[in-house]
Amino acid sequence: MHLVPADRADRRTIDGHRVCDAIAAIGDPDDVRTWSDRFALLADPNRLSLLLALHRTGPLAVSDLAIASGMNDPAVSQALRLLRAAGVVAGDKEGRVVRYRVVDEAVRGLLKQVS
Amino acid sequence: MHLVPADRADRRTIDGHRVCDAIAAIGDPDDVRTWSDRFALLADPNRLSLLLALHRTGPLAVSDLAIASGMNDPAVSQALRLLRAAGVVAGDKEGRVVRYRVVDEAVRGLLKQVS
DNA sequence: TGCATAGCTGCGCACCTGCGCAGGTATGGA
DNA sequence: TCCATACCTGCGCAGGTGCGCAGCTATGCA
Repeated sequence: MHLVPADRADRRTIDGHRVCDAIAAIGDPDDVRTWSDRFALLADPNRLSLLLALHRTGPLAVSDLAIASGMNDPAVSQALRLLRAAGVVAGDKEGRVVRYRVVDEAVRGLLKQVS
Repeated sequence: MHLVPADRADRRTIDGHRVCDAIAAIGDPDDVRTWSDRFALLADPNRLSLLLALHRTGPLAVSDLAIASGMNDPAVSQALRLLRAAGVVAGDKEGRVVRYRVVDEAVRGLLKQVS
């Protein structure tokens, strides 16, 4: 197994065989990026609050999210826009009210781990 | 249940009863912060690569992590310093070599979810 | 029709973060 | 003792991020 790319094959290793294992463990950089992006969405206290509220109490309107989280509505709106663009939440419009819910299964799995 | 703080009790709600549920769902702000900080540590592709390598192949030296991840060693060192300060990893010094490993149980749980 | 409200958007500022570079410290072999 | 090496640290820059403010659109009620 020679997984070490040519541009760094000349560097000295400590445990040579384990380096290849580590490269295999890291896996596809695109997958790593996908997951780090996911984690980044949960890395803001306000966004995490919104997601926890949606995940644990079901669909909620923007105004109610603002009151519950203590944010003002532009901030909530912008956070939801980001989450919606990432495919994490979706909004159902009913008249003037838009109720959001969590639709991403991977993110739901992460939210379940938050005690 | 009147969980709405006084400073935002006058705002109009859409689904009044669900707001209290949402506040309860969000829970303690300090806990939310703790979790968002955890997620932030996994939100960088390089740090996540290091953690995946450590989690899936066991203890690794700094140099080997640098080769496996494609980072140069100051970057690895700084990332590990951050992770160590957060109590996520710990280093075992053996002569000139320091082998790091993941010691935070919550983070290990998150890493297991990364397919 | 007029108005209040739910939600969205653009802009700008303050703040943070990752990383490369240069250099420092400590360990072990010649 | 001298040197190579494994790792660490300070500094500075480029880039990104969150959010408040002001203002816009759209819906529903009187």
